[in-house]
Amino acid sequence: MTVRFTKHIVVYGASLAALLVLMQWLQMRYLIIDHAMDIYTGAIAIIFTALGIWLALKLIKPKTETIVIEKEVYIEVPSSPLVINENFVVNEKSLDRSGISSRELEVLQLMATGLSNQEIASQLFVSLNTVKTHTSNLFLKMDVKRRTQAVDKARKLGLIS
Amino acid sequence: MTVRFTKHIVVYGASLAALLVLMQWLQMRYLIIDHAMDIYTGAIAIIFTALGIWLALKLIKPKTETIVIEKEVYIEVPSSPLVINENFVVNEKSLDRSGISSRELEVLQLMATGLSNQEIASQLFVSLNTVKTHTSNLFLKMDVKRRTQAVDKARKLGLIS
DNA sequence: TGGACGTTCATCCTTTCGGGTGATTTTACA
DNA sequence: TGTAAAATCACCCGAAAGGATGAACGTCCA
Repeated sequence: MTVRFTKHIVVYGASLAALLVLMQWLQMRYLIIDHAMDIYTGAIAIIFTALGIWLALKLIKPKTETIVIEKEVYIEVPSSPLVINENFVVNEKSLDRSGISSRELEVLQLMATGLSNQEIASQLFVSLNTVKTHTSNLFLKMDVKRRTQAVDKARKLGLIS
Repeated sequence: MTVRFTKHIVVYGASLAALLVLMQWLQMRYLIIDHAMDIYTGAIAIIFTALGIWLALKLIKPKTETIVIEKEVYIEVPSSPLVINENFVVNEKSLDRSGISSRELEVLQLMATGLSNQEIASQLFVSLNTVKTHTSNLFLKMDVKRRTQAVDKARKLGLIS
């Protein structure tokens, strides 16, 4: 089985054990007080309902529904269009369209807002190294050297708003 | 429902049962607690975990993967003088507010095109250190930390087109 | 005429960025 | 079910960026 699944199970088991211990404590406490049985039951119900929801969200295989959005990109064409230049733009656009993954596009968009790699990593809940990998692949695919260049190019291509 | 998910559920149920058995054992070993109470707790836990899973399955939205396909639309660039005038007005207002000097604005504009400090320095025929001083003052006046942030903010303020 | 400010340049230092490489895990698809 | 692509993370290294500070020179203005 996959590591990720076992990791979830381990986390779940740990939290389950912790919750049961907590409930034992609550149970003894409430039994001593000799009241609040309903509160105890309700607490268990709420906690385990949330646990079930969490478990389902973690383990469910997401249905991937593909939505194709046609996005119109406005390209600035000089009054005397150079064929080479025009082809160059179109080719690069095709490269972007076929090459940039969704995760890379996310990074690109966050990058355009002025975030550092570390901030992007925190926002996407991944490590700094992952973001750096994304940016590197992004720069390769966009044929740029720096993030400011990537942002400028993406803006001109309409990849980001 | 996918096969994988049900497999997860089965494994989850097994581990849950195992954990409950473990708790039972621990309980009998070390604690003196009413048995009926514990079975009651376990039953509630299982039932409401299942309820949570069912709720999550009912309420979850299918994860959608969006594929952006850019449709190329060629348009003519509007004649520049009007745009330049308009931007110039906005520039002056924002400029007065922020206290950015003309040289700093030049650096900012070149920065927005994705140039490095060295390239900006070469283009303005000054040294790299000078450009770095300009950028430092720029970041102070604009209250930003990075060049990408400065570019984004300047764009939102209308400082650059 | 002195102070405020802009422009220029410098040094030292730290942080961030980017390139390169390799690896594992997850997902998509044929 | 195997494979290709995507996503994740790691390490190393050099380059670029950024912060702090100082200084010289010129302009403008009270």
